[in-house]
Amino acid sequence: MLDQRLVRDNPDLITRELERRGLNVDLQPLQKNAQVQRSLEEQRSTLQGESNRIGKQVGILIKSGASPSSQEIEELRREGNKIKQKVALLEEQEKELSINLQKQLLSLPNLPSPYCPDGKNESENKEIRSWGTPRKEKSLLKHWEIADALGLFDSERSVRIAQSRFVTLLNHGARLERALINFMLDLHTKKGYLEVMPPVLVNSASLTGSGQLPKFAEESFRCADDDLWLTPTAEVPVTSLHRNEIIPLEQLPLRYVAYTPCFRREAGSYGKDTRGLIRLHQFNKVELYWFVHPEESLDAHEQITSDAESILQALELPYRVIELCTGDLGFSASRTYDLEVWLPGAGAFREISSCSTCNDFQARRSSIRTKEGKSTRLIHTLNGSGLAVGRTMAALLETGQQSDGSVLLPEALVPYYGSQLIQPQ
RNA sequence: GGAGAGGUGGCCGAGUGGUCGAAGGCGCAGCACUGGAAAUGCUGUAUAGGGGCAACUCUAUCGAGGGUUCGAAUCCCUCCCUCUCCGCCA
Repeated sequence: MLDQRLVRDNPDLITRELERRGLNVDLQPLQKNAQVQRSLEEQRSTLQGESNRIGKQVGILIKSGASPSSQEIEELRREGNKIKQKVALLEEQEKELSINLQKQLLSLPNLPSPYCPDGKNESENKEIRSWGTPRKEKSLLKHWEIADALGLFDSERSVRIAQSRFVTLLNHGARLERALINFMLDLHTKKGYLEVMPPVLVNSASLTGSGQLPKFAEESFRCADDDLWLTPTAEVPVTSLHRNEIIPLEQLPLRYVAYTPCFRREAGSYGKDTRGLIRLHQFNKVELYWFVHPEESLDAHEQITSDAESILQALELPYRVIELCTGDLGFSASRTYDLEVWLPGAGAFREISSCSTCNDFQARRSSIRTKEGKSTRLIHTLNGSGLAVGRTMAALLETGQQSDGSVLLPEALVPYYGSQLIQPQ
């Protein structure tokens, strides 16, 4: 959420910055609303002050022995009632305005960072660096072809269980998934991340706090009878871990790593990536999340990205780092690096991690602050996948595929998977 | 799911209509005492939004939302949550 004061005092700046995202937002009505709301609030609180004084005076009179039906008190009662009516009227107008205002504010995306390169869409994203040498032989298999032959997962039967875009991991596939999760968690916790396993059903306040609501309700699965949703990413519960908190300065930065399944409706991507592990309604992800002092977020962003990269490097998976341009930024992000892993079978780079700094956007929505001297200050939040597990498996299969149909895994996985080779039964 | 109890400041805990943002204690910070510390004493110690250069000041907040009243932490209604016992259950 954007700062309401900024809306009031400098709407042009917001308009200008949102234009960088390709949005055309007229903030004049919003600014007007914010100003009117403040003036109503001013009037109301002045009146309320008068009313409070009357109430106190009656109290004093009665305590000093005046009869409750004395003329003086009757007079004060009448006066109090008059004020009460005025206050009620103002309150009604103010409430309607601020509900409206809040709704509009919650629908505006974050402003792009000054470092975020301008651009219309993903075609204008910038490659920052790359790592490793992609396999580019002809006739390499796609991961689902390799997996089919090895019996690693079953998509068709999963339709029986749920619907399309679900998989059941089988045998070595299930084992590899488990190995990857442990491998990633271990690597990150060794670097000082605190491991958490949060609820994957989250309430709407949590989704609002991290930016998924109100705008992206159609992207998440909802439990019809409760105010609960299946989390689309661990970013949601982990943000809310500290919602409405003041975190002592000396505790920052807080760095969490969370493994959770993630659930997404993938509305609007019919026909895209219908096979394999790339785009599922349910997938596993290990997520990195930082709560940092506002002045640390720039460095933290580099660090969280590099922590995500370290998994790809340990798994010997070639990748490149892309900086998203303003037009491709996610709703809550002010700056984002995507890690794209090379999929030899597909012959393409695919996103496997997205590392974003949200500055104070989520912190304001979730009211997460720290204390500096006498005043409180919103902290900054960052998140990054470290990594999407299913896509990691896809990359491992395609990258390690051998001509005999087996798959050679990176050495780092041996202690976790138990072998360096996945072989046909 | 059934029965009961309860939600007050960082924590404990008083407060059942009247200058209550809320006694007291603990914790924390500063000061005093000390060679230093402990103990002791004094002072301070919530958040948000307005106004003021500032000292400061106004408003709101006692789980949430409504209501009664000149006045609500206190009374009434609805909801949420927590705890205990029973049942069920991984």
